[in-house]
Amino acid sequence: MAYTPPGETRKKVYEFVRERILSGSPPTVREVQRAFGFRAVQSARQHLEALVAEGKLVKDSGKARSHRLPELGRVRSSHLIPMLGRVQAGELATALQDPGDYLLVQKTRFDGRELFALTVQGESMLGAGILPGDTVIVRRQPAARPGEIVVALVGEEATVKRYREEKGRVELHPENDAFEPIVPREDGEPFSILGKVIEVRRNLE
Amino acid sequence: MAYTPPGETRKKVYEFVRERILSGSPPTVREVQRAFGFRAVQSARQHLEALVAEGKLVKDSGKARSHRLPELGRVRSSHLIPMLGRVQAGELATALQDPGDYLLVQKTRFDGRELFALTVQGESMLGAGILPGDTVIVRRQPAARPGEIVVALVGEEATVKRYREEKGRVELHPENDAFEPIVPREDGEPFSILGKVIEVRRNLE
DNA sequence: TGACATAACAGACAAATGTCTGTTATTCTC
DNA sequence: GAGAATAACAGACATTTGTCTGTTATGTCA
Repeated sequence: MAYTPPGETRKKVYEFVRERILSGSPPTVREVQRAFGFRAVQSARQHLEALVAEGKLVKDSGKARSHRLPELGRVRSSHLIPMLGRVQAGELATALQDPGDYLLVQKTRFDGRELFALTVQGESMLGAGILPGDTVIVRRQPAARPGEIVVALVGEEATVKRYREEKGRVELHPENDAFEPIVPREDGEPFSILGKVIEVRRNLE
Repeated sequence: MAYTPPGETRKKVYEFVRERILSGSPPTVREVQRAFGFRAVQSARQHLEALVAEGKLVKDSGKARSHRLPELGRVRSSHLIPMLGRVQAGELATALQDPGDYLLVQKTRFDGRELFALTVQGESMLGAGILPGDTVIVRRQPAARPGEIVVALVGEEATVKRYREEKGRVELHPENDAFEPIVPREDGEPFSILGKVIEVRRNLE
């Protein structure tokens, strides 16, 4: 590769490596070499070492494909979480094993295992700014605190509602006057909290 | 490692590898070996090969750390985009240069350079399910089509509104009865479309 | 011009990693 | 108990990948 102005190629190497890391395949030194047409491995290596020295990358010495983005609090670690379609009773475990799609999230406080995503079906949460088609990201937990928005399994389907406790009784409140609160029955109809909604996303493209 | 019932260890190996892939560090064969206490590399390898044969994993033969989840091919194009706070007139270029934070998005159709994120300030878009504090992801473009939600610079501040054209005239409509449509004045008050809102995100933690 | 810094090159070695051949152990079924 | 299927082991080899030493080219600046 011909001589380039100082810093120019370095920046491109950084962008290349960053993209590769974010896309799940950190490159080897020689892959960087090939990507830029360097005739020597060392050329790629110098750039990578410089980037590590600058703090723009971190590396586990000796390991293959071990370049990572430093977790400076801003660029957090990312997880791919399973994205489910309609969830029916009893299917959750299965659906989590073999999801149709994945969603990329950046959450430091949680393990990828605890999170999943769900597409909202009805209009019952319009008042909370949750529209049909929105994607909710859910942290799995068996209980919730009043006021939190949860995903619950009532009867056969998963539903998104606001969790409340009235007179010591659990209630799931919609945020839309056209819907009625759900009061879990005592007659044994399946009822369980799947988790708490920690993020809402809406695509407008 | 002692003999285990057929399929049992296989499942655990799959879960281990899956976690590692999702967290961005696909394991080497020997890392799997160590993780399970196998005394032979081949033990780990047999499980991995079987998982590939079952279609639960895919692998690039000969490459290091090349196990992937099969469904992941398409999902994984992600970008870090600059996240801006309040945007004032003329500041956009500067703010994009030195953003306070970054947001991770997965958009295949766009280059990371064309996107930025913004925190919504007021309640004028409540009706569209956009609440104060929500983050909007914006694709930079100088124009929009009627019906699209845009970020526009009106006077000194950036604002999120729905773009409309009434009688050949541009109007920016809030979705909240308490607010009035904005009609760009002819008197030279700065007005420009910064871009189109392509995604809305809300954190509920 | 000459010292200096950075970029790029050349060729090799060492470590990590993937792959291979063959063997033994455990469980199930007939 | 014999045979089949799966799990686990042993030890090696081949390839990939990281690392090293030294050299040449290009641009900057006093």
